[in-house]
Amino acid sequence: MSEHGQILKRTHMCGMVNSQLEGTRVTLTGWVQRRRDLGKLIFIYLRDREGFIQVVFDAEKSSHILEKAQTIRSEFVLAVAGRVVKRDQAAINPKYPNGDVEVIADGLEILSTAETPPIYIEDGLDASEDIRLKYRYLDLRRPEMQKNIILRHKVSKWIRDFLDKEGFLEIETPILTKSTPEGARDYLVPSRVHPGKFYALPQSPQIFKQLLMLSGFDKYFQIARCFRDEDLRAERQPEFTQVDIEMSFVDVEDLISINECLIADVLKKAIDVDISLPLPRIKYKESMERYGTDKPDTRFGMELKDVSEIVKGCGFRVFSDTIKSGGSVRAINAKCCGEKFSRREIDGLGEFVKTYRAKGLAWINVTEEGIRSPIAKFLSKDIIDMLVEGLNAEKGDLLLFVADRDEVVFQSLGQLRLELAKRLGLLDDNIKNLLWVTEFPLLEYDEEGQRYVAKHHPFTAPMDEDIQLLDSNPEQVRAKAYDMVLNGVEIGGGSIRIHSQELQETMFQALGFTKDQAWERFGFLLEAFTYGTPPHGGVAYGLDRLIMILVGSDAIRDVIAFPKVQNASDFMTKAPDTVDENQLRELGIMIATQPQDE
RNA sequence: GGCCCGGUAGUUCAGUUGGUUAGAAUGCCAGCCUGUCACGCUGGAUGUCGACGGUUCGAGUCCGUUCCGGGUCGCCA
Repeated sequence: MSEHGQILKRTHMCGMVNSQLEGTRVTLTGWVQRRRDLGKLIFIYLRDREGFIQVVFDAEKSSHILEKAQTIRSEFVLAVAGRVVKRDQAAINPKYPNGDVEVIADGLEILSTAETPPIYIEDGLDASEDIRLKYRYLDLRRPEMQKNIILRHKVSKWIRDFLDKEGFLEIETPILTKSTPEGARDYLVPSRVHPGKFYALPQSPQIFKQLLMLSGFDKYFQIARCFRDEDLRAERQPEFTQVDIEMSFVDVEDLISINECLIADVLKKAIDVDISLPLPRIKYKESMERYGTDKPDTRFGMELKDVSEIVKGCGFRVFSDTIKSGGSVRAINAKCCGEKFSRREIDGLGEFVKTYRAKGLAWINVTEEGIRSPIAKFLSKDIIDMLVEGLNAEKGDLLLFVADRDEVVFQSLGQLRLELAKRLGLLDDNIKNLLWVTEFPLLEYDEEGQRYVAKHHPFTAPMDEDIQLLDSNPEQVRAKAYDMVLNGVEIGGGSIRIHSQELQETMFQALGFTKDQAWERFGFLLEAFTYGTPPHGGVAYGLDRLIMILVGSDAIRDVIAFPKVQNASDFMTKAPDTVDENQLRELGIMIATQPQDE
């Protein structure tokens, strides 16, 4: 710990030292990955964000610093001066790209000592999540985390480069904004100047980017932080980053074409995958029927089949009654699972679908000896034959059925399909299936609120031919909305927006707002529409999710430097936390309930 | 708000039917060692078994409550 500042100045990054620098004098700085002390010979792997290099302290060539070198421990921060030499053939370490060279040290500064770290600073770590998050700054030293964060930087830059070249402008929008009751819960920020009033953190810059179109900024983008006060998931954080794009004078085709170029460009640069354009498209309705989801993973088959027609008159009441009451019976053919899965495992699949509100899972095992199934006794031979034929079942296959409301059937079978693929090892990470899902429904019915809500958001334009249905059959109206899906993960979504005041008012009406309510909440937008609004539309990508897939992770935490834990708090800083009473008084806020942890 | 999994040495874990002084690996500390690279050899130290309460002669183990982390359903326009 030098009191007079660092004397040795860095000339090279550790990971950049290679055989081309042979004979060069270098000064390196970094953290000690590992020390191997052979007495009069000490080896150290020095690490920085570019990689590793072996440094050698030798009793002959480094005698004046050998004693100091003996005090070095893991994670000490060093500055080392020395000469790059080629290693003897026998001493080459093939595990490192620069394992054929090393640095013979003749100068050493210990810039910082270090306690023994609570986690190993190395890849393939299986430390518990909580210790990693508590010592996030150490976890981030690990090369694979550094790689993720560095790739994130690069992807952001490539996106900026691409959009800049296409004439887009990056414009910032407010973080302190107005709460909008539609959609997710807002994070609220109290106002000192206006006691009792609150800002909201944006769930997305949606309205502002539409206003920017009105202002004539035509092609806009922003890499924008967004906030939603909802419960977390592996792929969901309360604050996340959105690549937000909006364009004027465009239709769906224009948007789709520029956006698929953008993402193909990123995939090529990031992971060297060639995406052939144009991307495949699938209509929402077809996606639901074939995959049970609006974000289909098309890397494998096992598609859903509607067998309602076959079983509607059958003796199995669960099937026939469900169809009578408006539901459906659908099935997937789990190839070879009949012979692979034990009875216990099949029962486990039944428990699995119950988490998605299905009441149960009926199954038919097509074996060498014939049909084995708990429901066989309710079904005639004809019906079983039709099911076997309709589902292209062969010996060894397992047919799995769910009967329920469509919504439940789709979700449970769609998730079951993914679960089976996981268990069967059908999810090949080397394949990148990118596609568009189009023609989303504009509205969906919210049972709890007893009204229609926007499936995308309330500014999404309906398809022209469906506008007339908005009053009579709102549920059938399709939207000019489209999602981009990568290997079953929704990485982005967009739409053409409504740009006329009349249509926007009609939309608010369909959502159950009175005219007054609509004007009260969105008056500034409705008024803006009267001053000359270009037709416009745009997209937003979940940057975190995109990076997550690019680095092959299944947790968004791995690509965010300082993520929140499951209860939305920061494990390291302990945010959110109580605040000083004076602060509350100034804000005119009284806490009704005592914090539980104080 | 519901459900599932986990919490034992710095770390990753084992711990049988409830039974004496809670173990292993690794890390750490000390000594020896000039070509190691998961260095090796010898020796050593290290525990609020998440917390609280209960059952019991006796609890890491059983029961209850609770805290923390992860996953998930609901939720997430």
